[in-house]
Amino acid sequence: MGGKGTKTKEKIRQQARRLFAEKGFQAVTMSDICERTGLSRGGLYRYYSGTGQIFSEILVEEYAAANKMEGESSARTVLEHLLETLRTEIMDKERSLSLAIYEYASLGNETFFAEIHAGAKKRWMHLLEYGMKTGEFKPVDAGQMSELILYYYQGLRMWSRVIPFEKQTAEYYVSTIKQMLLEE
Amino acid sequence: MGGKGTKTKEKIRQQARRLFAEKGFQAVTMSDICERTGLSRGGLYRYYSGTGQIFSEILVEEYAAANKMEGESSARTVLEHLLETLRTEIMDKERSLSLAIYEYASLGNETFFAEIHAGAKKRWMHLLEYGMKTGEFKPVDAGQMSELILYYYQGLRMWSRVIPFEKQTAEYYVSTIKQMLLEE
DNA sequence: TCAAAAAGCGACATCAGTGTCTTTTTATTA
DNA sequence: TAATAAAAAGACACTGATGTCGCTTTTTGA
Repeated sequence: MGGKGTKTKEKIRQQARRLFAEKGFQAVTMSDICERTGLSRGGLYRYYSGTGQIFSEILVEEYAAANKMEGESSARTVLEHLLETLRTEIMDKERSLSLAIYEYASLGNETFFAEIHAGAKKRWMHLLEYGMKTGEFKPVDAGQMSELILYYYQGLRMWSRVIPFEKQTAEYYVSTIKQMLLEE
Repeated sequence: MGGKGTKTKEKIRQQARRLFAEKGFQAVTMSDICERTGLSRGGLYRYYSGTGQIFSEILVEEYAAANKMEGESSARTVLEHLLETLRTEIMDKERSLSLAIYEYASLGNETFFAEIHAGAKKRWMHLLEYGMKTGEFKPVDAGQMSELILYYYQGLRMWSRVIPFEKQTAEYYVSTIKQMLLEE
C-alpha cells in the first residue's frame, strides 16, 4: 500500500510540523512549506489544498500515537510510564505544537479539541480511580486531580516555548504529581 | 492632563483589547480595529502605527494593574485575596488575552515575557516563604509550588477559551492550592 | 467670528500570500 | 523506445491587508 505520492506527503507533513512548532499556526504559509520541502507552489497544492488540511492531518497522526499506550500493569507502573513520557515531551520544546494547536482551535475548531481534552481527562480519571481502588494511590478527588495534571502540563508546554527554561521545571512537574498520588 | 486625543486612544485600546481576546494577536488587523472603533484607516494610523504598538500598550496597562496589589496583611489573607482575583479572572474567559500574549511573545518578544513570568514567580515565592515562616502555610518547596500555581493557571486560561467550561474548574484551581498550603 | 490646528476621511500604490492553469519534466510500462 | 500518465514547475490573476498622503471637517481660542 501507499503509492508513490505517500513519500512526498510524508515529507511535507514532517517539514510542516517543524514550521508549526516554530511559528505557530497562522504564521506558517504555503510558501514557507514550499521553501522547506523544496517543492513549488503548484507541486505542493497537488497534495494539500491549504495549511489547515496539513495541520489537521498532523494532529490526527499525533493523537493516534498518544492513544496507543495503556497495558495491563499496575496503576503505579502506568503512572510512572506516563509521567516519564510527559517529562521527555516537556524537555524538547522545539517539537511542541501547543501554540499552533491553540491558534487552530480558536479559529473555529473548538469541538475537535474539546473531544481530545475530554478524552484525556477521562483516561486520567480512570487511572486515578483504579489506582485508588487498588490502594496504590492516596485518596484524591479524581476530577480535580485530572484537571490539575492536564492544565499544569498545558501551561508548562506553552510557556516553555517562550521563556528561558529552568532546569528543574520538568522534574517539578513529575514530582509534584507523584507527591500527590504516592506515599513516600 | 491628557489632551483631546487621549479619549480616542483609550477607546481604541479598549476595542482592540476585545478583539485580541476574541481572535488572538495575529488574526486582528488594523481594519478590524477601524471597524470596531468607527474610525477610518487614516484616522486610526494617526494614533497607532500598527497592531503591535497597540497590543504592547495594552499589556503595559494590564501588568501595571496586576502589580499594584500587596498590602500588610497575614500571608493567609493575601493568599485568599490573590486566589479570589484569579478565580474571577478565570471565570470571564471573554476577557482572556492568553492566546494573544503567547502569539505575540513567540513573535520575537520573548524577553519581555520572561521578565513578567520571573516577576510573578518571585512574588509567589516570597509569599510562600513568608507564610511558611509565620507557620500559616504547610511546609512546601516554594519554587516547585510557585511553578505549579503559575503553570496550572496558564493552562487553565488557555484551554478555557476553547473548550466547554466545566463549572467547577475555577473552584478546583482555588481549592487545590488551598489544600496544598493550608491545614483543613 | 474666523483663522489655525487637530482630528478624521478615503483613495492610492504596494506587498505578500492565495489558488489555478498550462507547460515541462520525469517515471512507467506496453 | 515511444506513448502515456504522474509529478513538478512557475506564471497569472486575485485578494486582503498595509501604510501614506492630500483633502475635508471639526474644534479651539484669540
